[in-house]
Amino acid sequence: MPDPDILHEERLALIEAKLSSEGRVLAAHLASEFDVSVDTIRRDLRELAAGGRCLRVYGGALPPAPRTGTHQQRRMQLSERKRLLAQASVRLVEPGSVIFVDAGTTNLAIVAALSPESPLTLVTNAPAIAAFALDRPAWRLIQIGGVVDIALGAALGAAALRDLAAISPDLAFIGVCGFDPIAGATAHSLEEAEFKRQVAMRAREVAVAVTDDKLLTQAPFPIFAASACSHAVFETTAPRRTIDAIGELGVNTIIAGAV
Amino acid sequence: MPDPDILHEERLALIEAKLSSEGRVLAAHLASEFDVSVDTIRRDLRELAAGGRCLRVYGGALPPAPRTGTHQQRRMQLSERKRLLAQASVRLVEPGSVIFVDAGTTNLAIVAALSPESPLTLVTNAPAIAAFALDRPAWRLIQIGGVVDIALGAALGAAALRDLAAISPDLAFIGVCGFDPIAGATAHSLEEAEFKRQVAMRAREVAVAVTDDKLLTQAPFPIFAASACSHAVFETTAPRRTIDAIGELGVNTIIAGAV
DNA sequence: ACAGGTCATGCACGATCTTGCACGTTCTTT
DNA sequence: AAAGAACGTGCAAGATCGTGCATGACCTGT
Repeated sequence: MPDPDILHEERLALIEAKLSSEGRVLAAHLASEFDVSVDTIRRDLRELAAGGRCLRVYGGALPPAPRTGTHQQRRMQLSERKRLLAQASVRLVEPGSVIFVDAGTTNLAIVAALSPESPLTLVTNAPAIAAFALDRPAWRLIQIGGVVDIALGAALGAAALRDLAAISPDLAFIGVCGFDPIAGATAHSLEEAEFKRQVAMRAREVAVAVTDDKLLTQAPFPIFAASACSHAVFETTAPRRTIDAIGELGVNTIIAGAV
Repeated sequence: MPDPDILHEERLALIEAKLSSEGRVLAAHLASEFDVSVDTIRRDLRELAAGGRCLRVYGGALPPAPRTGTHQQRRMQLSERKRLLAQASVRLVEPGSVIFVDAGTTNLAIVAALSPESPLTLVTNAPAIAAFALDRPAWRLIQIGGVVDIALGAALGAAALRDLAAISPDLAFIGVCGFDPIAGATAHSLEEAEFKRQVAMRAREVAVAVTDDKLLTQAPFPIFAASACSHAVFETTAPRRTIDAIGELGVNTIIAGAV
């Protein structure tokens, strides 16, 4: 006979709350607390477990095991070096500005390093960047569509270029495959290079965050000259002469983690 | 015989107020309080539930479920029930076909349940869906761009509609906020409803996977009539009469997990 | 004033849900 | 290995549910 003082769903919600606050529940204790039989509680726990809302164990239940992201998300575990690059890069972002962020793990680190509460408009052609931003209610998000190059993790091609044509970001963080004072910024595919060139042309300022392995290397397709960058962020281990050479081109050079 | 002391709409308003202030109502208590039969109260609660103004449960009602938590938190609630819905849904997908997948945790479960090796073209306006597909090298991915509604997790508006105009998917999995045999599929915002309606019009077939909490409920904005669906997938606990009523509209009804 | 239609209500009824109990099975402790 | 505790399943009882029907009040048109 149903207990008129508490509804079935209320009891489930209270059990769930207790799991959150106390980290575990015991069936016998719950039966006593709710003044129902332990069989009723076992049904409740079974129902919660079936719904993925608890982990059923002998004698009671534990909170549900946290679900990890996709394999790619796990692969994207951000290294400390990229975090330092990111922290140096986000200082370039003005609150309320419109920023474009490219695909790539360094750029994902940049987005993660941005203040969640500070309002801004984020534009991206990278689904992983956009998916991350879904957890930032204070931001405005604009997704550039098109055919997605799955290896690259970004939408490219005619549709993407057309979407881009309506946007002039204040600042664009562009990922590069190679960055050299003479060869400039370079990419692995023609479409990738073309899209990024257009982003750079439309943005008021352009920033690149360059890991050591991309510095002084040259991929097959030119994006833009090094001097086309407003800012370039380097690791502390980058060659100082290279940084100076790029600085002499009029680029604002920043060393991540430098005091 | 109507009680002249209180009007029908007044009673509904008072019940709603009690839901707000007390967090729950019991049908038997309300019947006693308003001096009407419990059948009258059940009709009232049914009416409130149909309008999305309460959550009907055994013995009474709870306030309508608030849309709380970040997008990632809602994504993490990928329960066993949704997995069953997803497994039933993916059987509708032909290898090599072009499918559209909407935002939402049930739709994410559908994408996760698709065979990673079987080639297909995935079209979506949801960054989380697209980000997941980045782990599927055998697929072709087309991202629909536009301004992203962060709470919803999907790109909407004029740019999204324009991107959509160039695509006619073989099958579209559309998320609904409410699904009712009479009210049809409904959504929480005008732009969301408009976009989904366009998807449905352009797709050769339309499928909805409906969790119990969305069934027999009605959000404010109509998307399409229930009969406009080719397929509707339900949980095993969905009311059989409701499933039959939808089947009579010419919709192919599927019960997830049924043996 | 009267007839017809609409609406809300109460009732009957079959269906469904929740609970406690019994019982055999499984797990843990001694 | 044995005893005790916990478990899931099936069953019965009582409560709750939705649907269809009848009824009376109210409204509208003639």
